[in-house]
Amino acid sequence: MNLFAEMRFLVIAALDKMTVAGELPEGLSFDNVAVEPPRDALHGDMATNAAMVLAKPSRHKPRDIAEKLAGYLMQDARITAADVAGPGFLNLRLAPAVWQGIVKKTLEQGAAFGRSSVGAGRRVNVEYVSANPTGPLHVGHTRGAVFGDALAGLLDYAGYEVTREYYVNDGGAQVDVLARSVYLRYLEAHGQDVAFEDGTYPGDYLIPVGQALKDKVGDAFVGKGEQFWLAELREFATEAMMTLIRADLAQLGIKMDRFYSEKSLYGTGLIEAAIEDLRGKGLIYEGYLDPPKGKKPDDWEPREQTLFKSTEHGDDVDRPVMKSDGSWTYFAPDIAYHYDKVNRGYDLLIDVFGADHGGYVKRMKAAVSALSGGQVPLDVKLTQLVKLFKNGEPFKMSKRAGTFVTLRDVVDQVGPDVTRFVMLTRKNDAPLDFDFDKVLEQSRENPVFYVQYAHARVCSVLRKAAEAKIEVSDATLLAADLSKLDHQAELAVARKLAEWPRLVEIAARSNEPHRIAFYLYELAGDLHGLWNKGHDEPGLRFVQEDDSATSQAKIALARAVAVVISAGLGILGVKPMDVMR
RNA sequence: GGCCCCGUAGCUCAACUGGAUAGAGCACCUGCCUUCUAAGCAGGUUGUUGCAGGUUCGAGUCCUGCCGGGGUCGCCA
Repeated sequence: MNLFAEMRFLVIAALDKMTVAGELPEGLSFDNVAVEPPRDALHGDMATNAAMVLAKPSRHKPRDIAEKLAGYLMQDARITAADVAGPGFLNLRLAPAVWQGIVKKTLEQGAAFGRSSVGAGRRVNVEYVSANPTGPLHVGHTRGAVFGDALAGLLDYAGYEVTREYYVNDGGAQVDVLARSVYLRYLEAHGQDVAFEDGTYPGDYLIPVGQALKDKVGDAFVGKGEQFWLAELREFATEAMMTLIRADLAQLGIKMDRFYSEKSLYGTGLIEAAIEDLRGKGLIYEGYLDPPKGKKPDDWEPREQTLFKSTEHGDDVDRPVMKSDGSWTYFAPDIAYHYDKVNRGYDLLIDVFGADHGGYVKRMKAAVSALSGGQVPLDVKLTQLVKLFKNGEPFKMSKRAGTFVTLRDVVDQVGPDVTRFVMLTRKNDAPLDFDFDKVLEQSRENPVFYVQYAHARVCSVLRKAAEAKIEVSDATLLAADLSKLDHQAELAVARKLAEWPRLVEIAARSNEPHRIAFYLYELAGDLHGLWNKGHDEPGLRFVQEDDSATSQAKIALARAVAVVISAGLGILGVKPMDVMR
């Protein structure tokens, strides 16, 4: 349990005593009572809104409640001050021993300090990337990949049982286009001149695939019509593309638990079963859709389709699941896929989409709501555009022209760790500028460097201490006399550490891994700040020559910071550095 | 036109899901940096949170309506 939750229990216990003593009426709900870090550290270490929340239902003045509450709380040895402030906040100050205890706890628990039980072993499925298997991953996919992976890591850290999943769109018409594109490269490998028309993919990445096909089948398909090769090439080409994509993901350090094939849904009855499930709930009907308002396509003509009554579950219009020729729309296998996820017993589903799929969110939520009878929530996270820069010149992405910037381009230049961290320095739904030069800069402005440097700096301290013949093994630090950590600047760092478990819970509840990155940046700043204070105040330096006991206490604090940075980076899939290059 | 996201300091962005006087970095100003832990440090300036209402003890945060930017809109996924 994190320190804030512990203190909340203390506050609730005090409120219970007040109720028994008749100072509060019976039967009040304390649900809205919170204990939080104050916005301004000058106010205290923690603040509770108890008095303000309870003022109205208890018909007492907030300040009166706060005064009485303060009296009870002061009976606890951990609390050294409880002051009423503002409209009725109760500001608490905690004894140094509490913060010293946090340092010890961090060292005891290591990477597990901050692990949470908010997930309570519930099963969550995180679907991300899910790029069409028609080419290598580009920068946009990279952000979704990093975000999804960090989110999965975060939820795992917060106590969920996580499945990482990739939905492979290998069943639709775009696979035909891919197959034809490979065929052209195949002809090219046989020395023919080809032209990429009808939207076929001109990207270079298909050249080796065409060559591989030639190596495999020789000239068997040359001069033959589609009916002879299309089916085989669909298989051959998607397999080649998925091999490419898996390699791209591996380069970023992303391991999926499962690749779920859209094609595998066909012919198994699963799509039919999913639609029948909806039909049984009265949500499937034959009907006509109105044309979109404001934007009237020239070729609009009313036609009867099989529709899903998604409006019953929060969508704006009903959605077609079957084309007029009797085949499924893309939506139908998606419904079936989510039907399968629901049936696999997940307690929570998360889909990570690019922002251009925003229009798809409501219908997907409607489908899951209908299929699960409202029992399984679906949270859809959209990742916004990445704008690339280098030397002030924006990069252009054009998949059609085959000149898009790929994941590989990015990772080759800056490495997986920098790629991942930078992609998480913005909220998922905010656009992100990615500058190839700036992300490698070694300065305070670059959060990646700043956080990595903090970790490396602690490692450097440990090395320096060893040179000074000070024992700094984990066991020794754990046994250090932490009461020597009594300077306000040192306790401030310990306070920051105390926020870590709480922050993990907040980030996990909101499915926002970027909060981890921001926290690490702040924690790194606190460590650098303490280091810099040592410049003017030698007594604050971590290594105190001729006083190994004091050194060990201070180094224990530094080590604790490194432990949390390491754990946080671990969630984000970034390796901490022991030395800066 | 409908729907979704965004709008916070000159710039790039936070803000613990409704808490106190809205915070960081950059830029700018002042001082420091031959030695000590300097891929710099300390301090200072910076706001009608797009606009107008509403709910609340309390709103950047929730609701309504506008303004501006982006995305998206029936047999492509």
